[in-house]
Amino acid sequence: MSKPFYITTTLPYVNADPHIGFAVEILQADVLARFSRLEGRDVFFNTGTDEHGQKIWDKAQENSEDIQDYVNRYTEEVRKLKDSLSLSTDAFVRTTDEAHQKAAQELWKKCDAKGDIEKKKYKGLYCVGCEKYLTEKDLEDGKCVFHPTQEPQVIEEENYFFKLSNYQKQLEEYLSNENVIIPEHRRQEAIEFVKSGLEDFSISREKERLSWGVHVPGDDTQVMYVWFDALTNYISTLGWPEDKEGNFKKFWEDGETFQVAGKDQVRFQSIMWQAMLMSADIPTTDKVFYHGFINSEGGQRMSKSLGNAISPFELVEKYGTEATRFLLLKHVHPVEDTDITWERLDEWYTADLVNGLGNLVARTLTLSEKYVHEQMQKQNSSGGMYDGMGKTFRFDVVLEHIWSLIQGLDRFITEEEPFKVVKEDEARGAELIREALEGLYSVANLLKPFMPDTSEKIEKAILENKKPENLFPRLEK
RNA sequence: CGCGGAGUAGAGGAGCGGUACCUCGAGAGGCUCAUAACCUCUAGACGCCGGUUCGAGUCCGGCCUCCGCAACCA
Repeated sequence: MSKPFYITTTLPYVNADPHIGFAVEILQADVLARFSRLEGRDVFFNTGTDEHGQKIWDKAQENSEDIQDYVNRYTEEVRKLKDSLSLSTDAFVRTTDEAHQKAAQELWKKCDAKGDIEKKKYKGLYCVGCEKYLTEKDLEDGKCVFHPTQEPQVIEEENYFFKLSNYQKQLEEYLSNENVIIPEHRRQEAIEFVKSGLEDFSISREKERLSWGVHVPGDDTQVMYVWFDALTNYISTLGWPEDKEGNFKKFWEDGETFQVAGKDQVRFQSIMWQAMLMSADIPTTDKVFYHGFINSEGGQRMSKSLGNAISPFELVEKYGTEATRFLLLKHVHPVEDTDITWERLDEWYTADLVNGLGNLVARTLTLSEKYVHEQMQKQNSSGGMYDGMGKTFRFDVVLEHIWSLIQGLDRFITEEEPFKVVKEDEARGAELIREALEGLYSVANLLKPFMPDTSEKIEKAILENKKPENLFPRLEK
């Protein structure tokens, strides 16, 4: 019997509406979750929202909105994705949940008890204009890009640091396992990063400067730095540390753990988070899968300000839930960046769904309704078509295979001409139609994790021998 | 010389030493069961410059362009 399967996305930061990139991430996770359930495994599928930190605080201030109202509002937007995209998530964790905050504090205590947390002075360049520390990206000629006339101040504050350097060796060992990161070149990246030497990182902020965060246990003057808090969600969602329902033991300790994240997350998910787990004597993550980014025409970053953003909700509105799932899984490269435009989406929708699947269902069922008189048997197999899925995670390739079956069925009907045969030899014609129908049934089965509703509709149509409504209506010109 | 990737027909992907493949789009035929759908055929490509080799998208060196990361933004 296969182990229980735990899968989680990263938690989107609630300083903007849900991004199409996150939609891709959660769809990839959803397919794997559904796929694993079909294999008979126990699955726990987690997502949620990351709600603390400077940026969110700033955003709420900007809108002069109560911070709690602000995060509630955006969290609702993320929640809506569940229905919009037909997600089969089992949990939705918010980093502002009380249980989560307690877990973050507990994890802190564990790391502290291990001797991996210490208070040190943090020295950084601070921009008075921005009222925040500057990162390398914010700097140009040693000045803040937004306030080039002001000289950045070197200021110091006392913060807690996590002794990442204590885990150099263990991390190298962890990363030496080739199963731990997909794709392989991201693993190389992680290995190189660790090899180049690890610095301890600050995991708290002075409350005076930023109060929107989880309180540091035993120190009223500090709050946790966002992602120490945020990363904890992967286990707090399972009920760690009390584990009253046993989910932590079942899924994290005894199960197989899988995280999905963006390609910019390697350092956080595969290094820092893993070191935190090591520190707390909790098993590390079995596998982290890093997807690419969605860009606009010419690899341009999608953003509201550029006016080229495409939101997941807009996609669903135009193409419907099932088609949106299909488009983002078939035409987005799982690990490389993908450019998306409305023109391309329209083209893919029409070619694959309207002319492809939708039309095949229509022509096949029209024939069978008329000439096939026996009941079709229920079918369950999905064959070896998924071989690539659990290994390479090439959702696009798996769908490509399914679409070649669709093409094959179209060809079969054209070449065998059951619609003609039936006029001379009805039995023989019906036989051919049945054959096509069986092929279509296999397609429906294979489609299950990708397009659950469509799969069901096709199955129902076949079993009832009744042509369904248009599955994918043609786009209006 | 900071680290790790990527550059293949109009578009998106495979191929990683031996006649360059698939999908969409375009053009030409065919069919009529079907959502003016479907089938067949055709045209069209390996970022640039060197090198290794009988033979290179495929290996090596250099260059150009793009993307993550470069540690307190997430």
